Amino acid sequence: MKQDQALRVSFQVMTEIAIIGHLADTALARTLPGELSIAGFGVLNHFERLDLDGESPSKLARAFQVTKGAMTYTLQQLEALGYVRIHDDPADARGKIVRITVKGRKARNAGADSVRPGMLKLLEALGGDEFARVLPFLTRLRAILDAARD
Amino acid sequence: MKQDQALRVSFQVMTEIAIIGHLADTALARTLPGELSIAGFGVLNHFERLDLDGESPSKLARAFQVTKGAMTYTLQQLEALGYVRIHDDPADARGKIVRITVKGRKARNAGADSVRPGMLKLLEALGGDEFARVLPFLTRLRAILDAARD
DNA sequence: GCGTTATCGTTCAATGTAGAACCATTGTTT
DNA sequence: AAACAATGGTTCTACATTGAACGATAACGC
Repeated sequence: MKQDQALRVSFQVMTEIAIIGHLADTALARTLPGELSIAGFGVLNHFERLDLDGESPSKLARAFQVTKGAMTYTLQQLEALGYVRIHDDPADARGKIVRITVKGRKARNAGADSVRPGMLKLLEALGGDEFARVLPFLTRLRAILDAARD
Repeated sequence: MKQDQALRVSFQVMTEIAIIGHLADTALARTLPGELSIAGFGVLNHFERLDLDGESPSKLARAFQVTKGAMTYTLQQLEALGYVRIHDDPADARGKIVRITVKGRKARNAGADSVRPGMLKLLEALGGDEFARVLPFLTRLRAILDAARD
């Protein structure tokens, strides 16, 4: 039957994605310089990629699909390491504003450099075109899951 | 520069995959019937998919890219729920053999059924062809990461 | 055969996350 | 403006996973 086949394929796609995510995570954890966690690297990277000066913890939590509690934990680590500073939001007494520091920028660059060789190996093995070809699908898939998550 | 662009794209692909994996995980955790964990469902599914009668814990750990300790934990849960039974390996006094039970098969079917509606929604939104189109790439990517993980 | 090295499974401490409860503040309704 | 709902951030508990150490057994080299 046609639908059964489609279900199997899509299920397998999700399974592969889960495994790849897992493998990439542990590979990333190994290459990242010691004190920088994956979640922490993600946050620092977020600032750099979007060229942000400040962002609230709750927006960060939403951006990374993580609970507020988890983001509090990550930010506390980052602040203890001196990679971000956390100020009160003058416009909203409930809120905070997270800012990346110079040291944080350096750490994120070191992290990005540590990832580069592995990425190049992947590119060499699979070809850059292949990555470009699947990216739109993945983006759409993420958007749908994101929206479906109530 | 060309290589820079390729690096950005591939990095983004890995990022999307990580996020999708995360979203799929939490969605799966919510739909699965209460006492069945994601890891547990994965193990039960493994038996069904490959039509295995028995498998050693260490092979399961490798198949799921998980430490032996994590697999011990998962299997203890599954055994406590009566979904698998764990015997000594007669051919190797160090080893154990894990077997799925009838109850375990039922649980895995219930789990599969609970996932189905969500999968159908994805299929409807993206089209089955799209999934089929990206699967080979994902399979290769997984194989490479797998091999690279020394 | 014996010593060394590898493998199997378990245990333990540490880590990172989810989920729920909570307090303070803001926004909305009436 | 008073009541109620929603939001921002923290804390706490529970849980799944890693990494390392361990004891038992097996495999290998000589």
